[in-house]
Amino acid sequence: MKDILREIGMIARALDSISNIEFKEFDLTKGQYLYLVRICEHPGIIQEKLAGIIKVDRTTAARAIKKLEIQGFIEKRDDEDNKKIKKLYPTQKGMQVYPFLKREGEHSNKVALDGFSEQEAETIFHLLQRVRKNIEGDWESVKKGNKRDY
Amino acid sequence: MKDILREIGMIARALDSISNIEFKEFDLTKGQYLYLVRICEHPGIIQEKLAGIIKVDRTTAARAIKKLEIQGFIEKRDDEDNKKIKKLYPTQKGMQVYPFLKREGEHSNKVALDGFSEQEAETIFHLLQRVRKNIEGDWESVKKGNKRDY
DNA sequence: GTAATTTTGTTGTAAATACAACAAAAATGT
DNA sequence: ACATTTTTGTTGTATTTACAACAAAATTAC
Repeated sequence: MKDILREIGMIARALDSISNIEFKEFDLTKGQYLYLVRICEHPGIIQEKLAGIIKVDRTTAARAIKKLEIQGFIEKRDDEDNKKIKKLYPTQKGMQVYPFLKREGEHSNKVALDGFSEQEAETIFHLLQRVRKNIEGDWESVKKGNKRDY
Repeated sequence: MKDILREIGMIARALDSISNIEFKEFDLTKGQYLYLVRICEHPGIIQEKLAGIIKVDRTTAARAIKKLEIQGFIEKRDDEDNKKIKKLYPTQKGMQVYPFLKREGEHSNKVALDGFSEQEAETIFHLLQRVRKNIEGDWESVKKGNKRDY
């Protein structure tokens, strides 16, 4: 069976590396763009869900988000019904940078899919979605301390 | 155009996270498995090339490799013709863990491709290779300090 | 042949990442 | 209704990661 994991790892590290360098311009340090983009697209999302979407440790997300708040890119708001959760919203400052983050992502996407037909782009997208769904369960399980058998 | 970058990022972080947890058993800390696997498969490779293959910063690779050496998983050997480079080789200890790392990778790959036909697995592999080649140039360029226009 | 550039490797420093452990609110079970 | 478990968030600590700056060998340019 073909080893797709390494290709995925290489691509992910390369693109993440590029983004981190490019977003320094907006005073965003390593990883922060991941959270900010999602908060802009899902205003009101809570930290725990965000960590789950991004696939990063809860405590890592907590600190990244705290920093975004201190820097004024986002704000935490208490929920009326649930005293435990804190909903996350972009501030004006956050919304102002969002278009640049989006543009950069679109550019990288275009570079990544250079030479792809519409049909091929469609295909890889759907296949990747299936892969992602396939591994989500293992990730959650292993994070909780369960062991995989193999 | 479909956003494949996020899917790739999610998959990569999830699988890396799983691997890091599972390889603690062998006293491998975060990221180390990446280097060790490649050194086992490309004995004699030098640090600089390894960083390029993995797509990680040169100095990050340097420290990860130094630690692998201290722990006795690999060894650095001087080259006779070139006094600058140091070739990397797995030690017996390194070669002993390699099969476990390989097995884990194969398992994750299998999980990732669950429900895929042989043809589909083949397809995603080739499409991913093309993506990887597409972005390699940008990565090297941006790492060297060049700016992308978009 | 030698000057300029590139390659390869290292170290100082700052920051992100993740594990462990804790706390409190909420949801669930009985 | 209350006890138990799960969810959500935080903080202490150790480690990885990466940028900047440096050094030395090798390669390239002239």
